[in-house]
Amino acid sequence: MEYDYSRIEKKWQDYWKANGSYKVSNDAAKPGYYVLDMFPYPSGTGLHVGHPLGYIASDIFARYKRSRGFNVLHPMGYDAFGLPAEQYAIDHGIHPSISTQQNIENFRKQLDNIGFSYDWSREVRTSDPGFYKWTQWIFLQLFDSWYNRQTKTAESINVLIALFEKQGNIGHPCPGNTALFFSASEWNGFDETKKQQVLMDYRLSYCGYGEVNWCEALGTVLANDEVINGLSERGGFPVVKRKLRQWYLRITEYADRLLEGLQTVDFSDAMKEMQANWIGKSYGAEISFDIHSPSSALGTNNEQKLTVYTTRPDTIFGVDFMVIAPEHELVDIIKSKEETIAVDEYVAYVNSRSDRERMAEKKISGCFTGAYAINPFNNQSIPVWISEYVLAGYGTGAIMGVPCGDERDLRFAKHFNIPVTNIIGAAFNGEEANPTKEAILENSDFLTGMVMRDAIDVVNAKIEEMGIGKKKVNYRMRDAAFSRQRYWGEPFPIVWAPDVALTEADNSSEASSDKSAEAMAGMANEVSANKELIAHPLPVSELPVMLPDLDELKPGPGGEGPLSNLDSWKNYRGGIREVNTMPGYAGSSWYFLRYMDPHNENEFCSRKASDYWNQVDLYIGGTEHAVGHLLYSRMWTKFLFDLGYIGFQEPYKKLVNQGMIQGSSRFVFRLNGKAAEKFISNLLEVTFNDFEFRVPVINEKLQPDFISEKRKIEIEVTSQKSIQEKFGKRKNAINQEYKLIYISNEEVFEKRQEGIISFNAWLAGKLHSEEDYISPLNSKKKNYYATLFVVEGLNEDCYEKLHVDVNIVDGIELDIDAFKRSKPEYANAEVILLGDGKYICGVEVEKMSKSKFNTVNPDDLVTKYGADTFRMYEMFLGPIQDSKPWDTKGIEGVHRFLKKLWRLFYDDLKGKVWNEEKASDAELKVLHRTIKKIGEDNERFSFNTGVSGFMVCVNELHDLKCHKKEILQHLLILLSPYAPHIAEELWQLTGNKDSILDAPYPELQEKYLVETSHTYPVSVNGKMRTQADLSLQATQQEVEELVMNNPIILKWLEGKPPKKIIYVKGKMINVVV
RNA sequence: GCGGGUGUGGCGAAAUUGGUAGACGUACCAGACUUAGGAUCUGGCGCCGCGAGGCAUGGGGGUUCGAGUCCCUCCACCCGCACCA
Repeated sequence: MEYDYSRIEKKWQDYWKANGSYKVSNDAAKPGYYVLDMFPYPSGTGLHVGHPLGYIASDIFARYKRSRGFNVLHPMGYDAFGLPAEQYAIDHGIHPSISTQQNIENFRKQLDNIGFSYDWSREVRTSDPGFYKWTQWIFLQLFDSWYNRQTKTAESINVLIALFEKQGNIGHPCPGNTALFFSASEWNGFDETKKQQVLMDYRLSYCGYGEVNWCEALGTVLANDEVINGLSERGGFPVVKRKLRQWYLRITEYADRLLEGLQTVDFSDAMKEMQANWIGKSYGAEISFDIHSPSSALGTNNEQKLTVYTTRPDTIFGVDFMVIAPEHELVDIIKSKEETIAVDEYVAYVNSRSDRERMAEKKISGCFTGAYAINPFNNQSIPVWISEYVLAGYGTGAIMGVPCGDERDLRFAKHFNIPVTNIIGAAFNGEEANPTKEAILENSDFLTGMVMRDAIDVVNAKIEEMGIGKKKVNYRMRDAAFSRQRYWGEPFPIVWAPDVALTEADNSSEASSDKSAEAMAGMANEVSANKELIAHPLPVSELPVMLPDLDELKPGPGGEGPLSNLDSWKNYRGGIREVNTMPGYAGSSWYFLRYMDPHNENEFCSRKASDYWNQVDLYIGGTEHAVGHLLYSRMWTKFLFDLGYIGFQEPYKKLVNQGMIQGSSRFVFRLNGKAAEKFISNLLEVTFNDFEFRVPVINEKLQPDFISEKRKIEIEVTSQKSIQEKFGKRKNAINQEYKLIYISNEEVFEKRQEGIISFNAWLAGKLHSEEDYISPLNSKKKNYYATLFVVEGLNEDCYEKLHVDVNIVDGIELDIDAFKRSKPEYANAEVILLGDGKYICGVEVEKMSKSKFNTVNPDDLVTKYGADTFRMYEMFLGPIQDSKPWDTKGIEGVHRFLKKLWRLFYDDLKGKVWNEEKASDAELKVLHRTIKKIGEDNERFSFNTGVSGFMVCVNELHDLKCHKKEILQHLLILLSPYAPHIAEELWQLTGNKDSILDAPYPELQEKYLVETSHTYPVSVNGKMRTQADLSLQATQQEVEELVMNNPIILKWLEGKPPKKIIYVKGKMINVVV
């Protein structure tokens, strides 16, 4: 009986499905354990081998935990809303709901192939109204809440209103408008519109005007984490700053708690660091300066102050200039008459530059405003400049320039010839700024002689005393843009209307209003411009606000989203619906809670369910969500905790980041037109004896004559093991690096240089100059010596490098027939082959993506080797956290292992070989060693060594010729999380009626592992010289006697007496001479 | 520039607390069984050396009886942030 994986895997997948083997109950007596994968966005390209890496790891862990007696929640779903889905839909002319459905079906089929233990009855999709009803509900809770900084918790907005009515906003400064203060009577005198405007500036989800990241190509606003180097994360389109009406999440109110919470979770240091950086907490001071600019709009008025934020108030006497952001509101007020033209020109210049340009060329620019700030401590006049290196959005948008302590300030001062004041004496050399806090202050009046670090508090006390400033904590993080001008997302449950209540809800589909369509259209345009309209939240009873069908996904007028084209939907209850939709991260911010109680129609998740399951015990996913999804979901969790809906503050107890599986791309090279001749005439060719290489090229127009002109290059093998031997028999040798001795054409054998060449890179035509061939020899690990004659004249103009589908390349050798079939234009390509008749492709590691033709579909591997092999191989590749290029090379080894396991039970010739004999001590030892090893490896997510542990076990049982059920059964239980199908099959074949899933986990019995003796390494001066079998009971004295009688040790002692004999029980013996 | 990480055979990698470096797997070599082998089994395999032995965990230095592991320093690569005052 053979190991017929395809039959077995089908059989058990059907069995599990039919028996609901993975259905999880919320009412188990067993303790709960929650293992979660970051749910995928169901892309049109399906799964590639990189996706399941984390899924397999979590599946193994979930199965393992189940096996150890936990009630394990292990769900899966789809992050189906969002920009990419919509973009895909537009590109393919399919409605996103349909393409999403198709993509999900495809994903599901691929996932099912791999045999995961998901409880699919709990599947969630963020685009499902039953799900997004609650996304909208949580949004409404955010809208209806503010953050009380005194109690450090979110509270109902009604609490705030009550406070305002009694005491105004004293004690609760407005986060959206720091300059806003009002008394109780002022509040009570506000009209409803004004009140709502004020409240909006407190709400945790709010609508406001602000600079946003506008992406023209995508036609939408993006959150900061969706913009990378000035380009959109999706598609890489340019992003510009624009002032727009947007919804925001007031995540900044949670900055401190998000930072503190990091200490309570088990994330990697890198991950915590990234989040802490993103939050960017800094301690400093705000200091206000008087401004002197008589010819400006300010005149002689000295009411207007310039407030800067600095982390280094101690450097106040080193301030040589002020810089304010070009967007700063003071610019127009303080610019002097003389400088007005220059300032306006500079501001216009800055506005003309995109973020991308600003980042790409960080050149120093700026402009003097003509105004002066007055240093309050010595009354010196400090020129005020504007420059784009000061960001409007951080701190106060204004800084004090201290060139001796800050590199950027120094560059600025030098560029504009501003004299530099030195306040740290020898610590500043005039050339480089020194940001130290340890120097002793000079030239600093009452601070002179103090260590800078200590002076900080002194200055802070002084400015507070003088009433010109105060200590201030600042955050880099900004509020998160929460609206998108797109269709495929959750509609906002918000209707804009003037200061009147909405009309009654009309449940008939044609919600008519008493206003004319024309009037409504006018109002719609005003939503973005008219601040008089009030955002009315829809009542919970009207949720979900369904996303209406829309045939054409074109943007609406005035930068609005597609929904604004749909008047019948937009006009609602005497107002205008919010036509933006929520961003992709809305649903993913809370989805993990829905899995706990997925069918609850009355709550997003019952408190009972969330109390039972509690936090996600193990969350596995990629690092790319470090500052996006993870921060948002942490914030939502804290918010829901504040409101008492859940009982924990952090969503994820432990986070494991799986590494990225990179693609290993393959290339062919096509010669271009005239350049071909030059290229061919300079062809590289390697000859050693009768073995020959040539740069492989492909060109449908290539004439055979060109080839005859190729030049010869010799490789002279100088090592004892000849390269020829290696090359002749090992095709993979080409892929390796060799140490070469380079000899230039002219001075053969005279000018020798040593270097390293990557044969593959060379063959790929990546190298064109002498320098490229020869890199400095910095390692001794290369062992092959050869002589290389290099031709000149190779360059990129000669050829085109084309990706070729890795699936038609065997290792690095191209399947030429398949290649010609792959594209019509290749059908008649002439392929120039190597001496051995092979076409060797170029190789490069890149991101795995369809466009690079380097994706490998797990389905193909499952078909060829089975899901169990595939699962184990993905784990065997290396530590789960490491990124690595995909390589199918080693999969055979894992497959062989499973076949070898099978043969412990069934032999191809003899049939059944397993038996019921009693196990020997040696066999039990092998088993229990494995129980120990696998348990430890599972607990520390070391699945690669786990797989190796199974291999060792099977090898040892094979060597012992052990076919005993008593041993093998336990092994199967250990193995079942890794290779569930074969484990079930063999479990059943050895006479078990029930599924292996609930078989009792084998208990480790230490007694089988107890050793009575140990083979000790015996070293002399730390160098291992021999071994000695010793009882573990041996005393120091016994050891010394034995060692001093050991002939090998005596030889190494050369008659000298040992100074000391170190004996570590169970480890080693070392003789020190 | 700042922060985090990595560096070990031809390759993927082990070494969990400072204690026999290279487990396991590939690739390769030799052999067995075979009509055959992309099946299976046996043996070999860090490098240099005929050997004794020497040298080896990116380079250099240190602590220690003993260092891949700890400390200092330099180098290379990867990831994240990037004018955040």
